[in-house]
Amino acid sequence: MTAPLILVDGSSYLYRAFHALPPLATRDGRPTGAVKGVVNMLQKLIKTYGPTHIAVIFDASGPTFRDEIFAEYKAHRPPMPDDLRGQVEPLHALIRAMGLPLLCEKGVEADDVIGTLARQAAAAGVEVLISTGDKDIAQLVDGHVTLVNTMTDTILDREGVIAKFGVPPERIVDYLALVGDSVDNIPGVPGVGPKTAAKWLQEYGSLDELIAKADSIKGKAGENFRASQGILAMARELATIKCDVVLPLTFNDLHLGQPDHEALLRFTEDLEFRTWHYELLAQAAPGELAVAPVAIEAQYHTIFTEEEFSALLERLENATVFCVDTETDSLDYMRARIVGVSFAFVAGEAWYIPLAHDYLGAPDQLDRDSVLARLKPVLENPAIGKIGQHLKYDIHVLANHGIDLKGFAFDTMLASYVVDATATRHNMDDMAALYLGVKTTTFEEVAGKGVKQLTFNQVEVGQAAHYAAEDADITQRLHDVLAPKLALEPKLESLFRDTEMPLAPILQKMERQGALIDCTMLAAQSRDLGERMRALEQEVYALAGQEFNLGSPKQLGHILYEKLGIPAPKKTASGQYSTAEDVLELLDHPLPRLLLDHRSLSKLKSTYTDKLPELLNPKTKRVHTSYHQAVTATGRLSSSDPNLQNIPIRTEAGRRIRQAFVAPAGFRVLAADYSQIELRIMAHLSGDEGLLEAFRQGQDVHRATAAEVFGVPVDEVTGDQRRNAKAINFGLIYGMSAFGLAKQLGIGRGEAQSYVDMYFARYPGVKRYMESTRAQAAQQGFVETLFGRRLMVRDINSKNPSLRQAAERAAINAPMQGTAADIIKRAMIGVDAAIASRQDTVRLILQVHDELVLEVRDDAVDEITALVREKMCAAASLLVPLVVDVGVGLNWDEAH
DNA sequence: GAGCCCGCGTAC
DNA sequence: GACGTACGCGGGCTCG
Repeated sequence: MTAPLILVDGSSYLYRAFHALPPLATRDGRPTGAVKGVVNMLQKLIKTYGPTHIAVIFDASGPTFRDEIFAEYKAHRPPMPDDLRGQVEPLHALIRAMGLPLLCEKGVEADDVIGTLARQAAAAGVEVLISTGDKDIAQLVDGHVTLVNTMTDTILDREGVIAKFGVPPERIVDYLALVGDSVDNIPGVPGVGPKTAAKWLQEYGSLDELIAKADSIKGKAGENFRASQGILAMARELATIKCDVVLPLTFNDLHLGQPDHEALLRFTEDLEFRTWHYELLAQAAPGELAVAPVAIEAQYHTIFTEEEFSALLERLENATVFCVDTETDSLDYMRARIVGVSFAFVAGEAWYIPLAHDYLGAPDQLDRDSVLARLKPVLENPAIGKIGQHLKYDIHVLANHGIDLKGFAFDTMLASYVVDATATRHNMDDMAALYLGVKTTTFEEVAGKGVKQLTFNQVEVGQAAHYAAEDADITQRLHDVLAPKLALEPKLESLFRDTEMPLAPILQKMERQGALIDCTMLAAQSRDLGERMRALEQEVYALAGQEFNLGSPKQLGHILYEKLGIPAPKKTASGQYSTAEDVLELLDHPLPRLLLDHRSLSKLKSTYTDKLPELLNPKTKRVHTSYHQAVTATGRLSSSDPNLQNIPIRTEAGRRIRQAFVAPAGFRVLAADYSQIELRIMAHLSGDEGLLEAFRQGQDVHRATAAEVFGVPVDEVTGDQRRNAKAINFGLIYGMSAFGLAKQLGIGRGEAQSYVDMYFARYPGVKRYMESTRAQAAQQGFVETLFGRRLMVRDINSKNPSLRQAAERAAINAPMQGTAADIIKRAMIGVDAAIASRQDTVRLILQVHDELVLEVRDDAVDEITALVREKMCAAASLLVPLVVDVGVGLNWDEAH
């Protein structure tokens, strides 16, 4: 049921909330329970009925016209209790801040204002819903006016009034005059209650008729009635709601306005309505609060003594959850040593324990090892929850000191990422600015920058304490904002709780385990690559007639297009001559081929064969990548230092690099990758029967596509046709146009367009899916993965066609790439659960988007192959099977 | 010399 | 302009 106009009897609810609800007060003793009750009721009302117009009406203080009619009117009513009176003003302010019109007319009661507005609206044919707990208002009910008691969830229309009172709305005043009202001190007829009043009115029709036939009424009640006749007219007048009050506005002016967000934030903070306050913070559009970040006020403590530490420790031991943050002397998680630890329990207060500041003149600090030894049981207690920002790093750091952090409860970085991956970078400074409107102390501000940047142990303790305690405090505050944001979105909450949070410690284990590299092999490859590059350089110089830097696109452009006079097919966005691979391949000259060969060798050498050995950890003899869980726009992981997700595979020289990723003695490398996962997801999401069928029959999907697009039997598809179909399939996943396909395949645009047309004719479900995804993105500004990950799409409605089309391509790709990311994350959780207790036998090493790489002891290879396949296949249930290819070998290349 | 952007190339 | 998501290299520019 919806109503375009809702009139709320604010006074009625204020009293009822005050008496009915348990008292509630701020910490400094100001009562707030009635305010809370009325606000809850209003919110419920708006949410339930979605009115366009609304007003909240209160009784004004001072006498009304009824006092003139009857001096004793409401004479017995006690004065408003102080605890209630103090809530009136805050309630009014809050209601106005909510954007709700508020009326409070002197000389009349709220009922009269409500009656006047209701009659106005009803006369104009507008449906009116009156929200009240007061029975008197039943007299206003008619074909356009309905009552609702929001506290008891009952609705009264005309039939309801008759059912409840035994008389229709137009007889309610008669009824009230007979029954009286002890609260308002309206006398009524002694001995006549609801039953008798209703019976009489049903029998006689009205009070006037009743008076006319007073003599015929029998019994004691009849006597009382006759004795009371003198006051009945007045009682009826008192009970009659005045519907012609002169008001400064009409029902049409009562628009439900926009809430004043900032005022509401202030009020909810002042009145300590925490849940609502957090909801408001959560509803804030990204950036809305970041207009003018301000420094925060908070109480930070630095712990130097045993006594202080013991007190804090006791609090930690008794907490159900707390914020923790470690400060260290290195960003390299394998080398980092703890310099200090900070904690917080609620926003606004935090503690820092300096433990290893060692600059000249640093104050005495508690002993690191003994403090950590005493913290260890709390940190390892899974029943005590830990909130942190990027806790994966802290888990590493604590592991460096022999502490195995448990009770991983809430990572603010992951929460922010799930809420909106692209609203901000998910570091604390940016998150604080966005979500809290707070300017945090940056690491640079306390440690300096550039070559002179200090490590944290060299930072002065006072500054360090402020920075570090603030980190814990801000983490707490971010939690307080982000937790309700997630709570409002069950799918995102589940993604956070059931996927991202459990994944973080798994990534931590993978990072810590590291990948074993054969450096001797890489060194030999570097030498070989260097020699081949030098040979190519000499050939290029001979062709160019001079020496130049082959790695410089600028110099190369000069040589090719000016000195050698080769016509330039294309320039880059910034006006340079393009020397990209696809451009150089078009040129009719021997130099570009040599140059491209040189480039690919140079890439392999500088990025991989030279670099990987530099990143080898000398203690573990392995490379420990960092997986970033809150970076990509689609939910994929990324990897850096080194990036192990772009190790070459396509060329022979590239594969040799993979051969350097070896298994330790007694182990094998096991690589398990999803076959065509994004195309399978496209089949699932689009529901296209043709595509579904191809996968269900276990066909080679590119071959099947080629057969459809080129109209040949499956077993007559040529290699070229299959290659073209493969390009079409991938192009579709990326939202590619016919132009892009033409470029990719080196064919004409018309021909490419005919391929695309034929594809969509054969797979109409895919075409529909692409269109509906585009439309969904344009309409709601985001698309979703199968598991509810929300991927925001900017520029989708941009007037700039280039920006808009790029956004459309991203929108088309995102659900497929993102769903694949969700699936492998779920698979990793499943695989980890199955192998976690067998670290000696099998470990996860790498994730490369659709592939998991493990180290498996020789004797367990068959068993683990089956197990990994099972867990990966079970990670999602699609309309097509998930197929996992598993390979095993002595190195990563062999495992493919 | 540090820091940043650009062009390019590797992966999925 | 035209294929999505990443990271990282070397060149070369800007700034101090």
